[in-house]
Amino acid sequence: MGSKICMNASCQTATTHEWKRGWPLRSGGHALLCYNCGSAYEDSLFCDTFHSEEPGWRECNICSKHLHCGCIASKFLLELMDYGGVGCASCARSWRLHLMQSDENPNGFSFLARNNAGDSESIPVENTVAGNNNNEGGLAQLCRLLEANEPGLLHPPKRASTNGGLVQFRQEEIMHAIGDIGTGFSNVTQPSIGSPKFAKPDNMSSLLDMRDVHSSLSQPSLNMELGAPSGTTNFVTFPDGTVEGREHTPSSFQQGQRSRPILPKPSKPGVSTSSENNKGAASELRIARPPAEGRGKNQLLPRYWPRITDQELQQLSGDLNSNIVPLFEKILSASDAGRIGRLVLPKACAETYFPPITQSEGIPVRIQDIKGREWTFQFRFWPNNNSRMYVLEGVTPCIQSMQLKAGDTITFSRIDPGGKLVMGFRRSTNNDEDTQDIQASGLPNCTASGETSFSADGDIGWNNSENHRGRINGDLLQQRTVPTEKKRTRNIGPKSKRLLMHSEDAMELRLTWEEAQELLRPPPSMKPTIVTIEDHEFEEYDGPPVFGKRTIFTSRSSWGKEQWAQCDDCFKWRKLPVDALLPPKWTCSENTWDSSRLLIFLLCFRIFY
DNA sequence: CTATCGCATGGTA
DNA sequence: ATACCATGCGATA
Repeated sequence: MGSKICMNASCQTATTHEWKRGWPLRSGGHALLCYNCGSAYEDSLFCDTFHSEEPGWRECNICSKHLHCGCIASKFLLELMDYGGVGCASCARSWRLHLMQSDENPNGFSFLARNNAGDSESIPVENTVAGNNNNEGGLAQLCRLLEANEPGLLHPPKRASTNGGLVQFRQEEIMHAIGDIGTGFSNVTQPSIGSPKFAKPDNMSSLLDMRDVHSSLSQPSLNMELGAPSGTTNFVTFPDGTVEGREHTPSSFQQGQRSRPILPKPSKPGVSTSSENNKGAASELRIARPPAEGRGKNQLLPRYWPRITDQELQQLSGDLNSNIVPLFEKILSASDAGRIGRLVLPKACAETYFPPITQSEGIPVRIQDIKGREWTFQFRFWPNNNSRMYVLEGVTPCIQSMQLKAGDTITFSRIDPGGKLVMGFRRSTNNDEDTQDIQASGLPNCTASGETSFSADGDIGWNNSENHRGRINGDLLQQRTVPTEKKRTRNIGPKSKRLLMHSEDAMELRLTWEEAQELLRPPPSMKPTIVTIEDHEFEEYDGPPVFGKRTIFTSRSSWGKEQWAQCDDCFKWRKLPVDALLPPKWTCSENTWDSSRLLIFLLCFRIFY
């Protein structure tokens, strides 16, 4: 380095009477700052000083202090909160302390363990929870939140579009991918897009979708969700204060430019549609999170991880003045929702969150629903293949009360302190014709989708049976909730269930992870620092990647590897150097590399197809 | 005959 | 292969 320059990009002065040390650099050493900037950094004023005009400000979830996310300068000032959002360092610390204190009884919730094991009939007890003076409003809130957590349902037409939407990644895959990152960046693979098929115009529809999300995707707030911002080590901090995920190096997120999958690799992003305003939108991402006690020996399958959104959880915890610990959830099977009244509990969940039982007949447990009613179920098991199969018996009244059907999701959470178990639910997003038929016939005055409908006072969809002032009689309710087994089986039968889930996924997905990866570009006008890790050179940027234009790569023996991009003006395909990086909008007039071989690819494409 | 109980079976990950 | 779990099915009330 020749002459010294202040590394505050908005300063860059070369003259100062004293140089100061700034943030640690991944390449070693510390940022060099002029006296003023360095002093600001020391006083933790650096964000205001360095980034006051930049986007990416978020509020601390607790004290609402503004925090600038996604920049290296601010990384030590904020932490990702347990269930999303960010908190300033001091708030996050006290939050963790609070959680550790409230998590001393990690497994306990209030069980009824009387000797009435024979009573497997569910008896709703209205607001009889001892010590549960949690306000009704809070429970209604829980009700509302748990019910509401398919935001797309509220705006069905928007599901097809990505306007204002955010990419929704599946946390379990993110978590897996963190492992990838943590293992020496072994996940650096080139998307194999060698087939001209990929360039079929039909396949470009996803690109259209993608264009719509460029703006939101390139916001730092999103980056907070995709991967921890630079330097954050607690990607997922659990209520017990432990940290899940690997040490997240300051640049692991930023190293990937071009099309390298450097982000955690959620392969099935969907689109959240409720983010009318982008502020706070990140916390609305429905992300499955491994519950704190669901790890280790009884590792829960990701499919059972609770998917309550950050926003819901934060709001809920605040409103209840309690710590809501989402435990697990399950998509109701036909037999779960059927008339038999037995809800099969995933073994790991049962053994982790329910009291240990030695006798097959089990014990009665009390679980509060989101209306505050308390139900008693028989928690028991059947011997099965040298193992156990856990069930909750007597759930029919509860299932009917909530008008749940196969495919809906039932959620189990715990209220701390107190350990009270609470059930919530989420309606299926899948409304195939059969289902709609059932709902329509069963609830003639329900909306066609039968989904959540909010009223101003917070009533929610599943209270419709009451809101409809008795227009739904028992028979109708029965039709709605317990259609004939045959029909139910046909809707979501054993053969078609996974297919159903796939189609559900398909509804949510608007672009694949690989597609998103291809669009990542280094931040413009930002020079990388070259870092060598295990003999691999990585480019490190101090800013998050942005989304650039999608290109495709071809590999032909005679030509070598090539990159092609479609002009946004004439829509013709242009050949580019392999390492060329394009902005989101690009026209061939900017093609300074090769203007002589236009349309070759397109011709080949037409010949082949 | 029907509903329920308890276990067995087989598909899936 | 193995574990899990959705559901089938015979026994029983």
